[in-house]
Amino acid sequence: MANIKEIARMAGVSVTTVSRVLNNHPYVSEVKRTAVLNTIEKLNYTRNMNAVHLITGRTQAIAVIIPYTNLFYFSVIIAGLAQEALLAQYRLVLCQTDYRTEEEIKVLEMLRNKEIDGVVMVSSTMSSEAIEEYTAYGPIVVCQDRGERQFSSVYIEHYSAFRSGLQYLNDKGYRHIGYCEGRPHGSSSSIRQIAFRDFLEATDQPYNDEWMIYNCLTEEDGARVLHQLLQMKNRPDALIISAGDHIAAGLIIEAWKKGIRIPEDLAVIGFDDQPIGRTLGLTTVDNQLTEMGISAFRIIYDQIQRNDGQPVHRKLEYRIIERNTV
Amino acid sequence: MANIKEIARMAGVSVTTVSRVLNNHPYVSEVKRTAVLNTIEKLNYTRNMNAVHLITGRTQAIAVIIPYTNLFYFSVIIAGLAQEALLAQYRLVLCQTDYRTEEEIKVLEMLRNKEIDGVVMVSSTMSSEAIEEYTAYGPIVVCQDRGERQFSSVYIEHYSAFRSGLQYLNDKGYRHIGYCEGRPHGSSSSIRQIAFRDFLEATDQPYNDEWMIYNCLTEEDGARVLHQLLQMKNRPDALIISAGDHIAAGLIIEAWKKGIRIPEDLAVIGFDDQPIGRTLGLTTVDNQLTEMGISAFRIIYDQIQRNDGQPVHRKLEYRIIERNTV
DNA sequence: TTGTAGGCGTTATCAA
DNA sequence: TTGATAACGCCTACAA
Repeated sequence: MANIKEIARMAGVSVTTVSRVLNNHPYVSEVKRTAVLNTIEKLNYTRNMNAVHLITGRTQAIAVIIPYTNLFYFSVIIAGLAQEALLAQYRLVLCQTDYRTEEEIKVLEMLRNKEIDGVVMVSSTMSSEAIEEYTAYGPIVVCQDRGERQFSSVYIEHYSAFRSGLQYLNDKGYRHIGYCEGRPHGSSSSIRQIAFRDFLEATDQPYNDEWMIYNCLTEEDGARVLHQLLQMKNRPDALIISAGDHIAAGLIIEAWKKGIRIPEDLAVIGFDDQPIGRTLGLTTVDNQLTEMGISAFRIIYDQIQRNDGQPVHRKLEYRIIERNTV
Repeated sequence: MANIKEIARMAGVSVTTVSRVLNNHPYVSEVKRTAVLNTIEKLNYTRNMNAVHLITGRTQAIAVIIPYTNLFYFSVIIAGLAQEALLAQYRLVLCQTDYRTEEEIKVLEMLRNKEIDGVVMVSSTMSSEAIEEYTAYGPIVVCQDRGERQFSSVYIEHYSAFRSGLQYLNDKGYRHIGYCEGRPHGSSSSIRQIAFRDFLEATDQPYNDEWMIYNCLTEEDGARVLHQLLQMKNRPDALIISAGDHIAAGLIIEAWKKGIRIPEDLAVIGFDDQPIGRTLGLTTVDNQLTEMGISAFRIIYDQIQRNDGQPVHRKLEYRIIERNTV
């Protein structure tokens, strides 16, 4: 493959001039510019970007750490990131880590290696301290609320979003609220549990361990939960489902099969505003996933461009979408 | 940042020896190896991978051309690709092209640029001839059936899969079959239309233009289709929905709301075996999406390793999953 | 088993 | 406006 030297020789100019043409630098006469462009055309030349990356110290690429790509929640964030990356002519290196810490570390090592210019950690198992050790090598954005750390963050306040959902149920008159949580040790599950307890306390309701259901992650789990409820002597009159509308969908479909009326027999509020929820008329808390991806990219892009290490912390707004399952 | 030269000087060895240690080459005495490893540790050294990429001409990365990342169909293929890439220690550069040809070309140019070692085109708007021009620069795998081309492919036979679905409905006694297609000009939509016509002809059924419905892409489209059916004087007794179970889900949910019984009043068969379909008991054609991602990666990986330009064409099997909407 | 030296293909520096 | 030359950081003949 032809290289810049060959182009220079054939066009009768120096390599510097070729480089200037390649990078649209000023101070190149039209004559030489066209001469260079012609030989580039003739030799079917393209730059070897690895050489460019080596000398500039930049790769125009960022990595995304994400546990799964085929879950709605994550896939929407990726879509937002990818959309902005396309606009900015940046590459997105997708690292599906399955929540494995050693894989997350490998990605951060890519930052040290100079393979990428920054890292977006959509969901991470690493401690904030461990992440901070890598901020020396380039900008890092985490899509979780971890407080005022040395790395940037984009997040929604899970405490507040969850309490809003609970308050909404309360305002509609429900006084026996059950709660379906996703991963029991997920990063925001403990904060939601605190929110739940606080809410019960504030509204003078007793805590009922039976109404606290863990490991609700799939449509099938949603259906399972409905059966669990049917077994109970003392049933909740409303359910808040934190890990996504698809779980609520599974539950609602099963409820229809069993003749349980929604919301008369059981009110349901979900999270994420998924398409299937729209179809079902599911009331939900929209937590702006596309916006999260977009913001994460913009923040990291800004920091790369300005070479600015100052961490940014952006809080996103959630909103309740009222439909007819509450 | 420290470089290999500095490590060599501090460890009292040559850069070659350091390089050998770095790459686990033989012929390094234990004494020198530990000396090198110690100074690497001491100086907190890592390789600059861009220099490695430059000199080796490889980047351990492949690009994925995909129109959207947050559609079930695509997200599952990505997950399969990502899973295998992780195992092989390869990077996945995700290029969400929104079906824009100029963006697809930019990705193929990355192959010329040596930024990546190969390209997986999950769905492309480019002509096979245009793609073939890039096979000179590295392996390309297309997840579409384009015949025996110069690039590799992984595919399911849409003609045959679709006819199987139709035949299944026919075998179950349905004689008035309607058809919901996705993008009217999608790569496989014309082949399915041929399959549809062939099927009607083979079973001596007339073609009814009213039962051919285009642009069914979302859950809402599915619901819309149900309303369309309700308007018809002459309704089909079965429906085949090619662009995914989520559309069938939208239709089924709307049918429940309207009191239309499935399958008594209307049988439905979908595609993709999505979780929401499992929940609804939807009969579907599983077209092995995860397997498609896995295969695509393995093929391209093999070709990169063996530096072998011989295109491979792998046909995947589909299978009908019988549940209770037919 | 070890080291020297050349090369990968670009951009940056500085002088002209 | 142009060009010679020095980086960038690594791998790899080839020689010892």
